[in-house]
Amino acid sequence: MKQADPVLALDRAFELAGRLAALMEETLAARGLTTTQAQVIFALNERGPLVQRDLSQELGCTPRHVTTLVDALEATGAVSRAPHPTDRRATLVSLTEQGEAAAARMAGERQEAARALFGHTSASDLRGFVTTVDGVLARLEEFVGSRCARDPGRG
Amino acid sequence: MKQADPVLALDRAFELAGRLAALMEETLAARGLTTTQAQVIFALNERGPLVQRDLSQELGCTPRHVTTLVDALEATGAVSRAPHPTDRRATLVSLTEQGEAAAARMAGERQEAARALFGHTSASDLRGFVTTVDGVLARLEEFVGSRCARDPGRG
DNA sequence: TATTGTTATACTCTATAACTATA
DNA sequence: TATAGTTATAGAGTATAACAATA
Repeated sequence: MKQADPVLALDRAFELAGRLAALMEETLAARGLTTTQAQVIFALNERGPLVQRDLSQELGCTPRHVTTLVDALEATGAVSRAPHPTDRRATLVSLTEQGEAAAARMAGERQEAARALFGHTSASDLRGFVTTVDGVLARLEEFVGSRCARDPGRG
Repeated sequence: MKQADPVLALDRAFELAGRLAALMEETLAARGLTTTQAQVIFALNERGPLVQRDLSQELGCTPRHVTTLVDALEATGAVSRAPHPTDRRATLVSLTEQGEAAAARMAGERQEAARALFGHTSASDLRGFVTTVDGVLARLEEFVGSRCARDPGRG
């Protein structure tokens, strides 16, 4: 019998997490993209051209890693580098037309996936799901915060 | 205003997925464990001693990788290797007392996290969440199946 | 001949450190 | 002196291929 058990809910959340991550990874891999490379395209599509330093903040990775990511995306023609207009140290990374097309396609796939996965869920269940997840995300922040207070030096 | 939008729900699901994965990874790293190494301990705790070949099936990784994982866990004293009683090719991997303690501690942490994250969610919201996720997981299987039919050669 | 586990090797993702050019 | 990006290097996680011992 199915109980209303927090542990059951957490297990389902982890199950969903794993499957979604796998789905995303496979979908992107079919387009020759890493999850992190896709994040670059997403960030540039959201925020416009960015300096590599800003990209590293956006992605939460090292500036050195941004070099690798942009190298790869430039090689496939998804992004281009250009000198920064005023700061000659900096490099401005922009989506190419092809990169914008990739961003648009990814947005479409997101909608397709959303319809496939949540399209048959009733409006009230959908709202309930979002509300519950929002609550869990808020508690997650508290939980991580309290753990960091107990165990300093970790994230 | 918050709509009942499938795309919003999917975005929240991805957000939760990322945070949960990070939480798990950090928690395990603090114990010196990889996610996959923890899976080994979990599998042995659930199913009892296993031959390495069975572990590779359970984890969905190569037999070679199991060697690496068991090497690491054996080095820290969490598991031990023993000859298989009847098949002299095979190696039986078991949890040590220390490994069982680790499994028990991880189970406790799972309950702690479940209470922290879902403990304040009402029983009916909890049931709704589990039901919705179960539905989404079912559609996910269909969705992945249909994609594989369109795009053979990709698991 | 098929299977279990291993040695040897390599690839991907990401990080740290040292260096160059510019600010 | 500080900052943006790079070259050089390293480490973790995982894979494929060839091989030994056993079935």
